[in-house]
Amino acid sequence: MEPSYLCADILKALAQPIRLKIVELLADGEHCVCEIFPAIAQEQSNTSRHLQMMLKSGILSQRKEGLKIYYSLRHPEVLEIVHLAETMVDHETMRRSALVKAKRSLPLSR
Amino acid sequence: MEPSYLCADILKALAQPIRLKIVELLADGEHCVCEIFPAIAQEQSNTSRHLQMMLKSGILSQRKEGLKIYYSLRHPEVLEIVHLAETMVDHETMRRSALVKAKRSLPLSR
DNA sequence: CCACTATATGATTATCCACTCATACATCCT
DNA sequence: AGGATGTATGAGTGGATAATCATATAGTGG
Repeated sequence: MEPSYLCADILKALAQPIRLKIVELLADGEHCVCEIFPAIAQEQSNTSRHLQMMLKSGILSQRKEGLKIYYSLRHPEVLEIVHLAETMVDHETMRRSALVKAKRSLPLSR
Repeated sequence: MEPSYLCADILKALAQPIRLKIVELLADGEHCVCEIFPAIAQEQSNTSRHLQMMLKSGILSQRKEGLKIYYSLRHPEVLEIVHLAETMVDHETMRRSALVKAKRSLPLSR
């Protein structure tokens, strides 16, 4: 019940490529499982497990309509987090390519 | 090399209670391993592994000074991400306690 | 009731993670 | 050089995670 564990659980729910794709898919609103799993090219069962995992960690919510179950993002913060992480990836990518370039002219520097 | 993998790696580097503690410790500036591992009550070797992991994922940087190696946060976005996750934990905690309260007066609702 | 569709879950497997202990490596001091 | 300190890493272990296949559950329509 310690806060750092809960916080880590939320981040863990986002720290997986397939789950990130699901989050990006849900960025424009709710979708049901039968829409999600073809869109991310995964098996239905695997998709369902990832959705359950995110639901339990509190970042998704569920809405049932007939046979279908629609999932959606519960907190706008999730998208902000993903966006910040993408910003960091961009910075890192630029930094690394700059390092490679620098190494070509100034070998053995760190 | 796909972007969603890199993004997931960054989030994975934050999605662990001990690493979150390290990040919070580094929020006020650089610290060396010998300061960090007693502060988070972990073995030196385990602490070092977590630091290496975060270094490789790109969220930390290293500075050597004599025997000591000082680690620091490379991107301010990391703190923003942790802060957003904490905000979500607060919202979830409030929601859940509200649900419990509601259940006591209106049992069997969802 | 039966067939059909949508979703969840048990069981299994392979892989990854966190941790520990011991040890190596690097740097400093005398 | 030798001892002390700070950090990293190899090897081993137990436990978590992700994926798959098969099956169960639940709602829908004939």
